[in-house]
Amino acid sequence: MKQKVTLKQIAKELDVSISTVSKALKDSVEISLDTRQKVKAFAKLYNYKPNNIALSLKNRKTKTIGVIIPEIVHHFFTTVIGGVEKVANEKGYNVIICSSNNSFDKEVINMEMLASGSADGFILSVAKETQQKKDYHHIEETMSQGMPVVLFDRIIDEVVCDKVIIDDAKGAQTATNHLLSIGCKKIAILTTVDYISVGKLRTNGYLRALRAYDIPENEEFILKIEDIDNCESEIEDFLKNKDVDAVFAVNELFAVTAAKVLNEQGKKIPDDVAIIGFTDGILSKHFIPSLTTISQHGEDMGVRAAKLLIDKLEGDDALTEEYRTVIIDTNLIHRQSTKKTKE
Amino acid sequence: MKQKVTLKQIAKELDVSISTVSKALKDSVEISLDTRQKVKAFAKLYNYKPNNIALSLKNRKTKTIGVIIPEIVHHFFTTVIGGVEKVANEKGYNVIICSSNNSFDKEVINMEMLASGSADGFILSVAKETQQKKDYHHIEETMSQGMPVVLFDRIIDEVVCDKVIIDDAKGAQTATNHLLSIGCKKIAILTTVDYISVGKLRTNGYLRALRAYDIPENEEFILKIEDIDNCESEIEDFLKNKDVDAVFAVNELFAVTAAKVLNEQGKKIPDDVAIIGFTDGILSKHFIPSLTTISQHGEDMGVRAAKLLIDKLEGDDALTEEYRTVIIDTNLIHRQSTKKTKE
DNA sequence: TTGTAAGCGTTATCAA
DNA sequence: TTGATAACGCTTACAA
Repeated sequence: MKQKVTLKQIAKELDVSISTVSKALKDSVEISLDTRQKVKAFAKLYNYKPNNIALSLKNRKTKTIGVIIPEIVHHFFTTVIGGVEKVANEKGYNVIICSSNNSFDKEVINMEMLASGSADGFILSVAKETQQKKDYHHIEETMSQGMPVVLFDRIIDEVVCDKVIIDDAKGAQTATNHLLSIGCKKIAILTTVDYISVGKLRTNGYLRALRAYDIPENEEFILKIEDIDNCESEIEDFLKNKDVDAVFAVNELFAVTAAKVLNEQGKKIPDDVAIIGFTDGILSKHFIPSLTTISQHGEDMGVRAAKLLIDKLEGDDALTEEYRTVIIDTNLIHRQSTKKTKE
Repeated sequence: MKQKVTLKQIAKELDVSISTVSKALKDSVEISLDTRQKVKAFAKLYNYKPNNIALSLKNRKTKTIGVIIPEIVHHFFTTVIGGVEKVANEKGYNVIICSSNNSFDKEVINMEMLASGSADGFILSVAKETQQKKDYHHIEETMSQGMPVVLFDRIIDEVVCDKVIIDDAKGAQTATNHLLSIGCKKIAILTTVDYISVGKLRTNGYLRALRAYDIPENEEFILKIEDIDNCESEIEDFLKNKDVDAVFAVNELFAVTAAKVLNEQGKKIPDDVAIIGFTDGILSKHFIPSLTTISQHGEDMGVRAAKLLIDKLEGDDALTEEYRTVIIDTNLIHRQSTKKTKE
């Protein structure tokens, strides 16, 4: 089992100095053509690759971006990562992905680990628990140590940094408006508990849309779900014997589960009940009937977040104190679950 | 904007030597209790964290595992990552995830990048293009440089290393047998082109099951799909006017697409046509009807792969030349798409 | 044209 | 009990 070859070894073999080898490999004119060629041939033969760790230490930058997301098994976040990787690769950056699993502790650990040498900056969507605890010291600390942070999707208002978000309230309003425009009047919302920022904003958008249509807010039509992964029984109870003609769900899972529950209750979608979701993932697309949804453009978010971060990383220090918030447009994707055939 | 604090700075502030600080922070008995406390208090105050990069350089290991997968937007792979992370975190390893996007070049680039200092070993599922090209030099090279590699799912027989796979053929056989056992006779298979190892194996399992039931192989019932993401029209054409009573699909997307197409053709699932898929992802679970499927236990695969790798990483060199292949059990998850109600 | 030496942040060995 | 020094692999002034 060979070891990785270093400059030192090449230098010894060729009986020159380390710096000669280093310069030769960089095609420095300081070194004679002859030596250069000799060194390069040798390096190639032994498959020399500069050691990134040593370079990072020397340059005091790692050329890698740390991405921390609440859940890796989640289509939306993976599309964001796709966008980040695209930009990062173009600009010669590496991407390290860690998931917090929605745990505050794991988020802190991951961040500190990457912050202590592995990443130059962060792209982060905070864990559910972090939003609940309102403890952001790890983020503040990271920034105060000179590492820029870009927050996306699940952001924190109190933290001053670059941000990439969608207008959640507006998206929800668009969704609700669409339901209203096709004649729905009894519109239920399946949303999350309020401490999840995006859930709350979407709830607000829904309410705003109703108000604009002079429809009174009805507590009975609002279900705030805490445990996202076990939402079925809650949704079932909520929807049981409820006279609704539309459901707006703030994520795919709620939307699909609602469809399933309504199905079992003998309701037809979209004729009896129209459904509209949030996040354009594979579930919405492949479900029968396919689900109308608000697209969040995850990849775009990733692209913008990466650009913001790299700008900070490579920008003049002068610009450093300027923080931007990029708002990505959402749009309605019309599918079968809101196509009324009768009426 | 503060900079990260180093031993050197602490040493200067406290007017002691760097090595004293280093030892004090490690609670070395060499250092007086007094100094130890003073140093530790100061380090805490300034939030000192040892620089991982420097440690990596010194120890010549990074304590991180590189994971390279064909696609990050893919539920199965993310579950595997979940398993890897679990073990890695327990054992004090960091996980870096890169996606090859099914591109050979990107796989090579990612691997070389991580290999040159960022990771101690690899967990890898090869890109489609790599399987097609049969060029494995990057993997061989990485191993010859002393970095262990564990291949999973899409493995390469020719490469000698640790592997974690499922018995794809057996899983497919189980699936097909199940269809046969509920009375299906005209079973179509939606599979991938042969150069994708898992696709081929699953096709073989399907054929083997048919043979055991003395059902002749029928070319007409086999569809080999090249472009996985645009399978709909192909599946539609294939299924059009075809008299089948069951479909076995080698992945979720094919299964769901088949269901959709059959639906549009007025066929009822499972009564007219039963469907069984492969990979227990969210699509199968939430589809209506829910899809019977072969579970690949992605998380388990990740767990085993990580264990194999860490064993190699931490094992005695004596064990180094021993390679293991772990076969993860698959099992059939019964759902609605194969529950015949009439007959 | 080539080589020496310092430095990136740490730890370990040895000397004081 | 503390400190100087070398080393990990690399780059880069500066000296030869």
